Amino acid sequence: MSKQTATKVRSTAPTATTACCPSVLGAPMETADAAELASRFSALADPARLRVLSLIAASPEGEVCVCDFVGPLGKSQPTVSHHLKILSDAGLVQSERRGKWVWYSLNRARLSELRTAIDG
Amino acid sequence: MSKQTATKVRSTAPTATTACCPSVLGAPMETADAAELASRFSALADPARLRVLSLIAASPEGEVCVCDFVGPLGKSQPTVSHHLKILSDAGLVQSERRGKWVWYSLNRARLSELRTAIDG
DNA sequence: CTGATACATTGACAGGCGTCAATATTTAGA
DNA sequence: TCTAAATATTGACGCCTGTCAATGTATCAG
Repeated sequence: MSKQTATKVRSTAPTATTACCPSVLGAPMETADAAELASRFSALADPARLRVLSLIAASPEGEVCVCDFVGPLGKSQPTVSHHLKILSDAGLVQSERRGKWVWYSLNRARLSELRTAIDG
Repeated sequence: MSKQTATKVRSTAPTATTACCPSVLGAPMETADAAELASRFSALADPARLRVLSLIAASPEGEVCVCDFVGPLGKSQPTVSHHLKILSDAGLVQSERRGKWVWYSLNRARLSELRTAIDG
């Protein structure tokens, strides 16, 4: 605790990771858990990617073709692919190739995990 | 929609912002809403800041002195202050000066807003 | 096989972010 | 008022990220 110390004492409760995934507001987080969670929240920390998720969620079929992201997002096709890859790597979306097109859909379980990670 | 177009058609449901705050999985997000939400998620996109929130949540009194972050986080005092400012600017924590010390506590309402923003 | 379309990858660039040392500010106590 | 302690701010640095143009890859139509 170095030289500086206040009157109150930090909790030293045992570090326990939640069943499925680390929780921010539960027990004190391990450094590794924090790093992993942070990288997942990083996937949500961009306007274009949030709009990607939103567009998929708003789609009646629950899936959107890559070509239908480009216009609404106002970004180049490579940039859109870049964002889709980040969301895919984070496990928040999944893709399926059908013919020339690639369709992206939400992974609601992974999104739900992120939500419960900030449960109080 | 440029030159490329798939068989299925995007939903053009009316853009309606939720009562309190934009929701990712509700109606299609406006660009401005997406930008604001993204900036809030950015506050969660760092391991040190997640551990700050976790340390506060794990504290019995619900508040932690700045000096008690420095050791556990393993970062310099200016770096800790920097992260606290980011969390504070995002409205996720609030500070109160008492004597020489500054105590930080969670703003659970704002955290809850972020949680509901990814509600399905 | 050839050409066109849809998507992914690469390379390059500018801007933002995390980090620390140094310094400034605020507060309490002597 | 002077000194020490706690916190915030500034400046500088390297790294990461979002962006696009150019190119590569895959699929279909002919």
